[in-house]
Amino acid sequence: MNEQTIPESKHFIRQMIDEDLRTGRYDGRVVTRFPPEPNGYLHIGHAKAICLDFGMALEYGGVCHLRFDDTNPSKEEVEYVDSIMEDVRWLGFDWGEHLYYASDYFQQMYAYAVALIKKDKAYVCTLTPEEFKDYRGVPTRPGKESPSRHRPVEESLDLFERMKNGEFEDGAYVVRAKIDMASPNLHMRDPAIYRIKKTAHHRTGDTWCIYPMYDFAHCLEDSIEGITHSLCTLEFEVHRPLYDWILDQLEIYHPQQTEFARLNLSYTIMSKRKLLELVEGGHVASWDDPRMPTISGLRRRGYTPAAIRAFCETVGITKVNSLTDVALLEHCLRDDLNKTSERRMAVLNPLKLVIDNYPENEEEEFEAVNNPEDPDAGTRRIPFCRELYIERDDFMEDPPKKFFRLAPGREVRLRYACLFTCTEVVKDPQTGEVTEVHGVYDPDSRGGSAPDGRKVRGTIHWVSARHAADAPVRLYDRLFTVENPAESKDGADYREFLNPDSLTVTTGKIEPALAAAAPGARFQFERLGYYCVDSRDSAPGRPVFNRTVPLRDSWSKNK
RNA sequence: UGCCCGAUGGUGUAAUGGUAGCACAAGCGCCUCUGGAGCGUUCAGUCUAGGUUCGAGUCCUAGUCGGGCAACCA
Repeated sequence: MNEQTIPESKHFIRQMIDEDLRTGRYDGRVVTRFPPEPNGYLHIGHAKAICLDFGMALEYGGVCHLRFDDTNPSKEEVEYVDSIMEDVRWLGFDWGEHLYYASDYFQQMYAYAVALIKKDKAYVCTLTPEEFKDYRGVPTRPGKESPSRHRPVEESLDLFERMKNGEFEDGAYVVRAKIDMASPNLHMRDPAIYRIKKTAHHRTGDTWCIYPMYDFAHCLEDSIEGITHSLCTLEFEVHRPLYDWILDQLEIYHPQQTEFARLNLSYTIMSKRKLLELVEGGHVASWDDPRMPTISGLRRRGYTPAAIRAFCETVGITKVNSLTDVALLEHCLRDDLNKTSERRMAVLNPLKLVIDNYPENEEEEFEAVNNPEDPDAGTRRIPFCRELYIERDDFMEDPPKKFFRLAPGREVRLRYACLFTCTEVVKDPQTGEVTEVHGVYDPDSRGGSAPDGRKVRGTIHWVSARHAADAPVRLYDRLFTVENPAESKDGADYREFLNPDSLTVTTGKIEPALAAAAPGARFQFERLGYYCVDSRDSAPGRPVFNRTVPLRDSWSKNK
């Protein structure tokens, strides 16, 4: 595997673990967890968390659990469970035998809730959801105590059991922790910890009709599994006092929750809800549409796990809300692809080139290097004949001074083949559009350079018209036209910023070697960019290409 | 208006009381059978005001600005 060497910074989480190891806080153990809720597909933001959770375990000789936080059956599905496991594996991480489900702990959680009630630290509350909200108060005003707050322990115990037995309808009762209705932290104002939900669960079926709330469940999951460092995103910061309170009341093993800033990427949205809307609204084809920031979308687009890992290490871990430039992601991608992708020639906007002094029925092959960055990648042979296709952009009838490509009277190198001089153009009499470029080649320059040592400034790519195959090529661009679609100043909906040109499809002329390319294979099309064979829409011998990312282009930039 | 968190070039980060560094982006140059890659180089930063200290990006106080929190979601 190609692993890039990113200088690892001693971010605050590494420092914390160093310190815990030094003081023997957890007897030298490092146990982390990645705890997704299976209610959607993983995206690049999750990749940051995955790299951190699994990365810290790997780095410190610990283990990282994959745990599905499946405490809300109305939103969760096995389809998501399967995709999450596939994506984590694809990113290169291994949870070994440590695969867990919060739902496996429902019995224990129930027992812990009973224990809390017995300690008079929780009670069954009768308030309706509306009353509940009203009694909670607002940040600047304390809440009011529920009349149920002083319900005798025995009565709460009885009601809780009957809740479990299905005697009540959804919403009739809720179990609440008994903390402090005047707390400045809303989450400490007697939060709900168990609710009635008569919904079948994707794993436990109809066994339960009560389900624990996140705040109650998560700390218990961590505690049960002996997690040492429970890493989560910043929005859970205000939940930490509750996490600590529950474990303290129950007097059980207590991991440390630590928060870091989630990833935001320019020209991208990261909310699962909005990504779902894009799929359901038909703005993209699916969760794995190559324009999606989902792991499955990036995979289909041609991203490599190594590039994503390098990116996650490069952005770092802090507590600062930030918006990372998508150009950094693309840099990490190109950096990896440059070293690992074999080169091929393809012409996406063809213009016919005729070599007038090359015999009509003759053909030959030239040898081309597969990857100049990797000598082990070897070489291949490319057929050549009198008629070729070149890129329309590589010819100008009336070129500006700094244009180094083909023009009337100009000599260029046909990559790996020979030197060629344009002598004439053929135009469509109607439109005036150039339809053919004619010229002569220098037979002594076979292979690419002239024996007299003369230099040419431009080298262009080509394919043999007689040998080339046609292939659909999908050119992807960013999905949104603005840096931060989720936050427009005038409250506009993010959908208003969808890029109408995020996908254009064309038919390319590809060198013969590409016709047999396997689904998922990645190539650099010389002078154009990185492309991969779509894993869904390609058929044997009939590849469909997705543009992963274009090459950097200093010519088009200074135009 | 309450509580919590944060603030270093355009962007993402490092410096843990002792020379503000790296990467991306942008610009320039060299090199090149990819206007790719590589190499070199330039531009550019500690939110404000006080304080502690021989010395503050770092510690303290106040302010400013930004983010988060009022699902029986996670």
